[in-house]
Amino acid sequence: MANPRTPREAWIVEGLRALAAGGPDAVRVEVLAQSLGVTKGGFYGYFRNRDALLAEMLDTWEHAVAGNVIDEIERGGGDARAKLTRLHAIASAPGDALTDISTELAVRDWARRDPSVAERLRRVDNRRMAYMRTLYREFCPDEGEVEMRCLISLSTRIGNHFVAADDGPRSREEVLALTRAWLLS
Amino acid sequence: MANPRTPREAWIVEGLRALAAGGPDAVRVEVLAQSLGVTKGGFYGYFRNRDALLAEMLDTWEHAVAGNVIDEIERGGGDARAKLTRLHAIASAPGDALTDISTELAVRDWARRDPSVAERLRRVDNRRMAYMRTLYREFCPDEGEVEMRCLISLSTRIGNHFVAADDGPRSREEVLALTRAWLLS
DNA sequence: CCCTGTCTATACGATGCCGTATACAAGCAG
DNA sequence: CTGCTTGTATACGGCATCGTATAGACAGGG
Repeated sequence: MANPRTPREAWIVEGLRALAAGGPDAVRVEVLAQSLGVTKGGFYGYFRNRDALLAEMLDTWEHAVAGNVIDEIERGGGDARAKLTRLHAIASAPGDALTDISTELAVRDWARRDPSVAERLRRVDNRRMAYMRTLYREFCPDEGEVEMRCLISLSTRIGNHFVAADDGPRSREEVLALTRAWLLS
Repeated sequence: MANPRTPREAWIVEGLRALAAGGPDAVRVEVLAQSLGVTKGGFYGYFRNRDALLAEMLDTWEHAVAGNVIDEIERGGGDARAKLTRLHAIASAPGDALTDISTELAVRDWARRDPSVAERLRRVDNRRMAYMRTLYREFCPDEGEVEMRCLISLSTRIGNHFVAADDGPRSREEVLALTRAWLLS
């Protein structure tokens, strides 16, 4: 059959969607099947078991977020500040099931509990941090401050979604804009 | 029976421990019972069902983190910078099952998916943000920068635990110290 | 037009968990 | 000691899900 009715990738994407929506425990074979409009009949032709799907989901996610972002930003050219601006813009834009921030947050929480997930996340974060380091270094002479800005960049990207406070005197978006501006000063 | 063998509170504490370790889906009545060395026999004398336990866990958590921290810091006296220093110190110290950062992170992730949890977290965060605002205002004239520092304080507290990157040129603790120092400048 | 490989539907036993029912045990009051 | 209250153990039915087995459906090659 040349046209698989429910290709392997469909299970992975649906799995990542479920992961983003409800965490790893929400990734249930029979639930995914229902979401895809089929039964689980074909699932075990693609994957040995549920854990195999989880592993492939992580592979797919890691691969998707590893290369794309940095390449895309470098392709745009400009100086370090321009690239960081684009980085921040991409960071707050919604993506597909693979690159969505919601998926990333689910992976991060998962990583707190599963060492093998943490290992994958570590590779992703190391790559991002290394790239940000090169950018901040271009206009920030102090090594310590470079590290600080990298950590703040990543932390605010994550923390923003985990902080439930109502907006204070200024809107959240306004405060984030101020922060991004400060990071470039 | 004056001495309940497994008091109501034991179920709640064990539930919060399970929450911190594995998220809300890991809070299973029969698993908690096993951890407590009993069967679930007595559980349903205290709680109508599993959801009732989850609700009381959140009540307990909210109550525990709401009042204690601010009172404790105010009791110590000193100027705004001294209080913020203590706040940062408390934030990075390990706590019991109720006030541990791990529990807080689990609640935050849970809040992304459950509006009633988000509502509770919102109250906690609003209180913290309001308190931090008053402290930062004492030495930071610009309102926008006050908001920025509040958000960065909370974000780094949270983000630090969700970022898996290896230490770069400087250790994580060193970078956090630099950040805390900058927040007070 | 049929054959064959691939995907799918369905049925099944096993497991883990929920919530209820009921009987047992242990301390306290009379 | 007897009886009451309260926590516990155990058994049960129900449900969701896992992973397996097996038969049907459908498209492309002969």
